[in-house]
Amino acid sequence: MPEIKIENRIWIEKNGFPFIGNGRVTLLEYIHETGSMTKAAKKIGMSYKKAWELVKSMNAQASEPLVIKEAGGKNGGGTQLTQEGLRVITEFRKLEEKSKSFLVEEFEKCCIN
Amino acid sequence: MPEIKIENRIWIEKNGFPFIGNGRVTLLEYIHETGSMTKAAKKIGMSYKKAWELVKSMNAQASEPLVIKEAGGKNGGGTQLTQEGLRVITEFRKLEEKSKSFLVEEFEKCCIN
DNA sequence: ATTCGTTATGTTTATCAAAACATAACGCTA
DNA sequence: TAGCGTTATGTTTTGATAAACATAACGAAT
Repeated sequence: MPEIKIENRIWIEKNGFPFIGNGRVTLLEYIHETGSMTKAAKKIGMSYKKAWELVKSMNAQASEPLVIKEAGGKNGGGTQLTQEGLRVITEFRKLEEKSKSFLVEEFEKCCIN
Repeated sequence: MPEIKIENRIWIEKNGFPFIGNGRVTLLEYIHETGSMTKAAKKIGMSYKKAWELVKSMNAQASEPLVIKEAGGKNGGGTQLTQEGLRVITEFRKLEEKSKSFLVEEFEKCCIN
């Protein structure tokens, strides 16, 4: 029996440029978990450079920084999420979940198969 | 003042493979408008081969054909949508619209900026 | 001063999807 | 039979994106 399902992606743009989306939020989550961009990128399987560019983009667009980075010092430095960064994760994941369950309900009503 | 907005994409998968999405439905719409895969592809700015592959994929996965193609004959042939094809367009566009407006409402509640 | 593990950035290479190109087949018409 | 505009399909080329590689800078600790 064929498995049919509906999927969706949501993202936030600022001035037409990508600001917050699933990939970026996942990166934030791993940074929060590891305290390091290097470790987070490795866990995700993303190049450090890519992760750095994404974080740079998010911080530049946000009204206040989402992450704070330190190069050098004890343990070489590291990266921490701000309160705002944590809030963005929560809010975005909630939005994702709500829109997905709404969509699934609607999809069950209409019959495409 | 920075313009912030939320976007979304929805699509339907069958057995894990893409079945119906915005690009495919747009193609169906242009085929309906022009009566020809060649003309539809040209209008969209898509290669004929790509359009042909998408149509092949959709027809193969759907429970009944979405388009009917004829090669040769008067005017060289052409491609027509079936009733099911037309229905899929309508249903999908409705789903898109509903999920988008739901999402926009939810986004206005949460304050990411 | 040296070491260490980070962040910071530029340069090169690889990957892969899309486009471009090339032909064949089809079937009506003249 | 030749011509036409279409569908059908394989092959080659391109282009955009990500990965890989290479190096520098940073700052605390020893």
